[in-house]
Parts: sequence; structure tokens; C-alpha cells
Amino acid sequence: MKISTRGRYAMRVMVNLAMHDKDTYIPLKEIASEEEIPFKYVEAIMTLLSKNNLVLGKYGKNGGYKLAKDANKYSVGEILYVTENELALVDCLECKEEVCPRMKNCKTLPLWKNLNSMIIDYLNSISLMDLLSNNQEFSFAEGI
Amino acid sequence: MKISTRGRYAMRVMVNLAMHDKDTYIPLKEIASEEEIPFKYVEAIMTLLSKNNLVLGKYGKNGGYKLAKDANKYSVGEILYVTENELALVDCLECKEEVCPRMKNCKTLPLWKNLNSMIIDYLNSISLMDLLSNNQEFSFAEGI
DNA sequence: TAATTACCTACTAAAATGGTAGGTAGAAAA
DNA sequence: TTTTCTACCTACCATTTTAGTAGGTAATTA
Repeated sequence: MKISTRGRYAMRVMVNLAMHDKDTYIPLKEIASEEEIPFKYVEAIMTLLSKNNLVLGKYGKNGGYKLAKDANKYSVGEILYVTENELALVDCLECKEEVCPRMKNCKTLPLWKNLNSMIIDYLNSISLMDLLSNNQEFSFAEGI
Repeated sequence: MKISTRGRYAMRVMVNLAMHDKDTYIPLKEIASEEEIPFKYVEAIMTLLSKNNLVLGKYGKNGGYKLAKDANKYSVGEILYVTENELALVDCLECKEEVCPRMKNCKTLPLWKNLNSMIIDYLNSISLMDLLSNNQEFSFAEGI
């Protein structure tokens, strides 16, 4: 039960982009060095974020990445959703998954279900913008 | 970000034990077959639980395992704590860990910190007993 | 046309996960 | 006292996941 470095790096990159001017493309080379993340690795992460329309990429000189929308329009949950496949704590909570035969009588499923909703609700309640402030207490924020 | 099968199995075994008479030792063979968990695997899990004094084992005929205390005295959190090493979402939250150089300025750390506390608080608020009822809504229970 | 950037495909070492196998130690029943 | 039943211990192992690397191709701009 760990957040992967992919997820953590993705968050840091998104925060980094959010701190730059919203309309200029930032080359990945710059972000990678600022965040001290291996260039090639973060490149793979950006491709993922880009495919999911969380960031916009532009080729060529003065190209790079920028946010696809304002920082306060992102929930932290939607960013992690793409890097932590679905944020499902247990396989039997994943949408596509075929039904587990024990499901009906499983005494523990409600626990995972409730915990999972709680986590997702929390993550969806916090915006990328919230992370920028140095205020540690953004918990239970406005709702996106 | 998944609960390991070790953690899930541990919970199921604990629930199973909680449904039996509190003073009789249940042989692992029985639990394994009831819960359809590979015997040898669950054996390793029980050793872990036993070492952490969550269950009591007894050798020989009429031996087996039983809970170390009443089901309502266990929090779900303390059970998962031993199977999911510390329930720390990110390494930088683990107690022993040396300090990350970025920590002071890390914009994302408060997020992980808050999320982690929320999860732990929730898990600590639910007792093993709560899982026995078929009521899906044990959330935010009494506190142990 | 050259430089600069994103984007794409394939590979890989190391760690974690989810087990197996084959014992030994202790207790109780026969 | 011997057999049976149980926990407990040590070691191994295949597969999957994680966290990267390497080496290109495609688009854009100077």
C-alpha cells in the first residue's frame, strides 16, 4: 500500500507546471532538472499525462508542456487516477473486474469499499492549486 | 496503491477467528479451507500475526489459533499495520527513514501526510467486531 | 536545413508479491 | 512411550511490478 514514484513524480511535475506561467510551454528538460527526476523516466510519465489530456505538449523550439486548464480546476484525484490505475485499493473494486464468488458474503469487502470511497472523495476534494500554498491544511477543501 | 493479498487474507482470517468461540483454538487447516486460502501461505501470515501478539497459537491436538483479545478490542488498523508495513503511503512518512533533502520545500508532502493520517485514523476507528455485522455502514465507529 | 522539442517502442535490473517445500518443536491422545 | 496433530521455522522460487534506460521518429521553429 504505497503511492508509486510514478504517481509522486506526476504530482510534482503538475505542481511545477502550475507554478509557471499558465500559457507558456515548459520544456521537459527544465522540469526534470528542477525536480531532479530522471529525464527519460519523467518523459514516460508525461506521455501518460498527455494522453489523458491533463497536459498539453508542443513540439519544437519553445515547445514543451503546459497545463491543459487552470490549476484550481484539477483535482489531485484525477491526476493520481491515471498513474495509480483507478486508485482501486483491491482488485474486486475495479470496475471492469469480473465478480468475485465470495463477494456476497465477504465480511471485509465493505471495509475496502468504504475506505476506498473515503480516499477518492478526499483526493477529489483537493485541487492542484491547494498544493501551491504553503498552508499545510488544505484538507477538506472546496470541491472542484 | 493496493492492499496486498497478505493484508486481505489476514483480515479474513481474523474475521473468521472472531466468528468462532473466543476460547477454543481453531486449527489453521480448518481456517485455510474455509477461507479458501493456500494453507502454506496463510501459515506464513499467521506466524506474522502470532509474533505480533494478535493471535495466540497452541501446539498439538486440539491446538490451533485463537484471538488474543475480544474482537471489539482490535482495530482494523492494528491488524493491517503488521501486514502492510506501517501503512506508510510514501517512504518519507516512515518513522525510521532518513530525511529527504526536498522535504522542507516539498509541495506534495502535506498531501501525503494528510491522506495518510486520514487513512490511519479511519482504520483505527473500526473494530474487528464491526466487520462481523452485515451492516455495511460501520464507518466512523466508536473508537477503540 | 539544423536545432529543438515531444513522442514512440523496446528493453532491463531489481524488488516485491504470492506463493511452495520440507522440515523441527511441542503438546496431547492412544 | 509412541503416534498424531498442530504450530513454527528456514529456505527457495516463479511471476509481476516498479523504476528506470536506450535509441530512435515526428513535428515545429529559427
